[in-house]
Amino acid sequence: MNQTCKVCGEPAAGFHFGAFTCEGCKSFFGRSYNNLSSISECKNNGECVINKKNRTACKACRLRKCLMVGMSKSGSRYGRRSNWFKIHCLLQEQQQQQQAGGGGIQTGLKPPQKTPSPHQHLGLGLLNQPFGHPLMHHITKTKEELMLLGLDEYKNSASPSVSSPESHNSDSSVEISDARRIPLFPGLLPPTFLPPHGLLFPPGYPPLYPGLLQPTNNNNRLMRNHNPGVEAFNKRVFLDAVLQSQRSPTPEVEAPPPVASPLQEDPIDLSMKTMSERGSSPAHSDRSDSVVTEQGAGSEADEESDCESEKELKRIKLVRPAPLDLTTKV
Amino acid sequence: MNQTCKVCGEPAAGFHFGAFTCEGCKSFFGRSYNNLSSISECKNNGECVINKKNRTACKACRLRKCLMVGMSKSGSRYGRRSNWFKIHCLLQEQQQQQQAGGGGIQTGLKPPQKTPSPHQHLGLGLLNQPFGHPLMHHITKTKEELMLLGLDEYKNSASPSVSSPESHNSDSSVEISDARRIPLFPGLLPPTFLPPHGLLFPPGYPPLYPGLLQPTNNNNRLMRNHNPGVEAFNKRVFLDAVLQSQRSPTPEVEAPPPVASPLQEDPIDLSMKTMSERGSSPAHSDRSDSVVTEQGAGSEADEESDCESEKELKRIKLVRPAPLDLTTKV
DNA sequence: AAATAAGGTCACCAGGTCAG
DNA sequence: CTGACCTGGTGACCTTATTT
Ligand SMILES: [Zn+2]
Ligand SMILES: [Zn+2]
Ligand SMILES: [Zn+2]
Ligand SMILES: [Zn+2]
Repeated sequence: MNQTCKVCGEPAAGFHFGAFTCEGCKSFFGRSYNNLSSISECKNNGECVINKKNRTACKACRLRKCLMVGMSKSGSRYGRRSNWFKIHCLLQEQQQQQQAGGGGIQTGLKPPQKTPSPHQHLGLGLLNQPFGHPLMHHITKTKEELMLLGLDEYKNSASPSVSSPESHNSDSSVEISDARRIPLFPGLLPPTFLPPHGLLFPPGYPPLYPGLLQPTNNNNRLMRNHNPGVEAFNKRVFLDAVLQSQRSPTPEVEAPPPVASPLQEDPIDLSMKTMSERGSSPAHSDRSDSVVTEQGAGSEADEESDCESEKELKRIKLVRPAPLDLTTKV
Repeated sequence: MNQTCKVCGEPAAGFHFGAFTCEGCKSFFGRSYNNLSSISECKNNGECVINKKNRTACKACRLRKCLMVGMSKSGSRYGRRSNWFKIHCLLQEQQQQQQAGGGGIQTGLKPPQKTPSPHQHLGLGLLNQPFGHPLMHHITKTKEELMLLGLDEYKNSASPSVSSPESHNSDSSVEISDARRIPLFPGLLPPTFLPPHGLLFPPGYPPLYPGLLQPTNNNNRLMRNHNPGVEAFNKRVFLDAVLQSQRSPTPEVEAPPPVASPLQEDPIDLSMKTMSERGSSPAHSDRSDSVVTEQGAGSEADEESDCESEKELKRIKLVRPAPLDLTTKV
């Protein structure tokens, strides 16, 4: 997909620990997470701007940046990604480009939404409220702070992660995620991805969020079946449409009426199992979520397209999403 | 890989601060960089020719040479080198050998390509335009000049670095080496490296040059898939092939249909990332980086270029193979 | 089966050491 | 000062696990 590392800007190798990152930042985060003590304080008052060239110069700031962009051990996920995720990435990219035109680089927090409905990823927990976030302030300059933050993060984040959307809106919760609040960080994407709500999609179409409220996969599936017309839509179609639109760039992007209210968004994890679970900590977690699998439903058909579409995607730039329908499975 | 120190000519210990150098020159540069005041002016009007035996005789000239060959604190890179880099080194070596037979060293400008396409490395920034380079003139003889240049270098070099191939052919330069003339610097290599176009690779296979025109990785991937035969190729395999050929020196390397047009060639950068990936932006510039969080900025940096490219490679799937190992150290 | 991320491995480098 | 040697990382590549 040609994403860039959200931490240092070099081409991303993939989505790691909750954010698109390069191999280096991925490894760095993985190592640092388990060894915060190795990180010395920033000599620059915690204000280093991380880029490709200087990323190794200040570990404290590099780690801070990782957390800022939403990286989290608990937010990780394995496996193939649905086309929705890819679509989202494309759309986001488009928006950024457009915005870029308007302004400079986007600074940290982007206002609310870029894409119709941003979803956050659990990992984001940390991220979402960059500064508001409880952990955030920890992530300042001292080593101690980094440690604290790093440590807690794990625990907390994990549990809540998945589950309830609303899990906590309150920030009080620990540090974890508040991700939800922030609409999106520019490059952040949820480990798993939900289709945007409302927007372009026909009502009811997009799969619901994972664990939350929704009906469940089966329902989705059924619904689709019942409505033949809808069936035709699938991610692939949507994706293609997006691509198409890119080719023939249209003027504006529409900002569709954001259907989904931010609120709900909590969006959640979609990941199937969180790392926390897998590993060590057995279970700890709660997680009701367990279940959440992403829509299991659609699985099948959809996937295939990945590759192709991806490639296409790359080449084309997107302009605006086409209004298509979506039915597909998710 | 048996490279020689670009500063003094003795066998290089590795790629340090942007150039292949011996331990001594590496340490010298590292020390001097942080202590320019310790360097006294050249007694020989700044014209000392540095070699293994006299390298310690004139610090000013040794440092100058370091800068001339592209050394820079910002040009350093960590980690393992991509196999493409190794491949490039091998090919370069082969060519040199071949040419050696024909003539002497290659003089400066070799037309466009020796290897399919030489790339420069960013570090070279300094180098590329030896005299044209802003810093270059600083590097003359006085201590003061050295200091200035050393300091600024960082900033400037980055940007220009990459660029144009043809940079300058002129040689007026001083005594120094003429390295610049040489199309490829014998030993210089970009920190990262892009695979040569054309050459041995199946069409379409090798990643294209950075920013230029190319299609994108995905394409590559797809292509491979579609063409089973091609799939087999991967860096490792390629590398093996190169090595093999060396053993049994084959006449020429075949020059397969150069896919890439010279145009782009500018070869360059190689630095790490290719532009293409980054954004397409042909120009470097860009900065896509999105996220700049924090601070906004100030500092900045953009320097881009450094290193990268290796990433594309990755995307390709490796089959693995392996016969030889390329892993050995370079 | 394919995609794709976490982790592991270890080639490689900036820095620090210290005998010369 | 110099530069061979060591140390602590870094990150490219590979393996394993998970999800689609
Ligand atoms: Zn990075
Ligand atoms: Zn810092
Ligand atoms: Zn040397
Ligand atoms: Zn001199």
